[in-house]
Amino acid sequence: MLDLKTIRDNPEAVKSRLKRRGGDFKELDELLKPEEDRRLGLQESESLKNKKKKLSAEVGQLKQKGQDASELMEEVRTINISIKELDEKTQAWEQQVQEKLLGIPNIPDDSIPDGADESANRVVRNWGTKPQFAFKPKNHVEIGEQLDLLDFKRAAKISGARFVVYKGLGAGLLRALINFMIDVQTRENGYQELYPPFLVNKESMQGTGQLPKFEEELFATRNDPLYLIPTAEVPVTNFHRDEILEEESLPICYAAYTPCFRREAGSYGKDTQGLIRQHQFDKVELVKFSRPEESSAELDKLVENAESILKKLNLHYRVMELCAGDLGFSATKTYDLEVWLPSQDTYREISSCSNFADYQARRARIRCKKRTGGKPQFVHTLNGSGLAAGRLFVALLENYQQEDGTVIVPEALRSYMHGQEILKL
RNA sequence: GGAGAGGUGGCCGAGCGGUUGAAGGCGCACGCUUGGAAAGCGUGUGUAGGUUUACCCCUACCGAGGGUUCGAAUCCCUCCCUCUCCGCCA
Repeated sequence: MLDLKTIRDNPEAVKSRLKRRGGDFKELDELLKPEEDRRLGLQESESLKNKKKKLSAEVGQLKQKGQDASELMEEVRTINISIKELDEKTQAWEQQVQEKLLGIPNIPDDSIPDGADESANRVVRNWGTKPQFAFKPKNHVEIGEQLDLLDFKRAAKISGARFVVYKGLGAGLLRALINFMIDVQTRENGYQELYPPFLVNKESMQGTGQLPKFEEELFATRNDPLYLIPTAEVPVTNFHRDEILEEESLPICYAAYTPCFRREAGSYGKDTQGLIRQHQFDKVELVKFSRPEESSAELDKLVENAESILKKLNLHYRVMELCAGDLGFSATKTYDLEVWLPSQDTYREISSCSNFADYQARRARIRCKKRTGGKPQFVHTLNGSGLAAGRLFVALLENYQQEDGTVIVPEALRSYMHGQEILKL
């Protein structure tokens, strides 16, 4: 969330910077009045509490001397009634303010382009070249089913639409991809591996911004107040929730493999075929906690770390810088990696790397203590996919397919597949 | 799931219901001391909110939330977490 003081001091300035996202941000105006009430109520309540404290101390002294204190006791009782009333009101105001505050997205970074939607996103760079085929390339569903790597029908039977069973070499390839990515990120790119829970509580979902605004996107459990994670970002960022980190320990870099669970509400009809948009998919996520002044540079590194996987697999891709209107709710700046998919003759997102600045850190209360002293300040959090395994699987099948229907295993992966060089029936 | 024990500041560890934000110790920072270091001595050392140019001051926080009381870290209730034993289980 944004800093309440900043909003209070200059709501119009905040609003005009938010406007680049599009939308009206009425929450911002709506919280000003209850915030004002809250502060006045708080001041009054605190001065009453001060009075109460002093009187109570006097009661103690009188009683020790064996004197009568019933008059003072009665006075405190009266004060207590006022305090209770005031506190109830103040709490209600505070809750209103919090609700509004949680509904306001992060401010777009000044450096990112204007624009209303993805058409205004900027291509930062390209890597590699499109593979040339002497035949009409098939899509991953055809390839996967013909080679008996994927089974969508039976997955629908046991779970429903938007699920898949990876089978045989397909399951092996998926595992290989996950291990390969974890190894690259931990051994070459300096991340520490974390293997977190896949079910988390409400506080965690609120810490990273999934709740309260995006509840309909989450799977929840019926008998316990737990949610299935939509990304490892949630457990890993919340790993340091309510903590004050040592400045020298920053940046802290974690890589975590988890499955991700998303309801995909509101995406009916979109990408209904294949692995592109599933309710459950696998991902290696990169998460960083950085000093505020270094987060911009750390984002650049994060993007490169994600890219390194695609380079090693020799997959053609491009890096996009998202415009203000296409930015996610909590992000201040985002780069997407888009991999080339020959069957669709287009690029598809395979990684999204964002700087959240202090937005998540404030929600989750993750701070760092300055070596030089002074108040702890909020760290900056960043994360990005490194990469989404399901979509990487798609890219491999499609880009490495051959005319005879088989698929070549990229060299970097072979040691993860017991030397397997080719996927065939 | 059942029985028991416990959750206090960066860490350890005290804390008859009354001025305790919290003794003491460790750690850390600064200063003195020293040729230098150690030891020693001295001072300081939580977070959030309100107010303030700043200092100060005020309020809250001793797992969380309620309650009793003029007054709660200390009493009561609920919940969470940790540990030990039993049961169950991959």
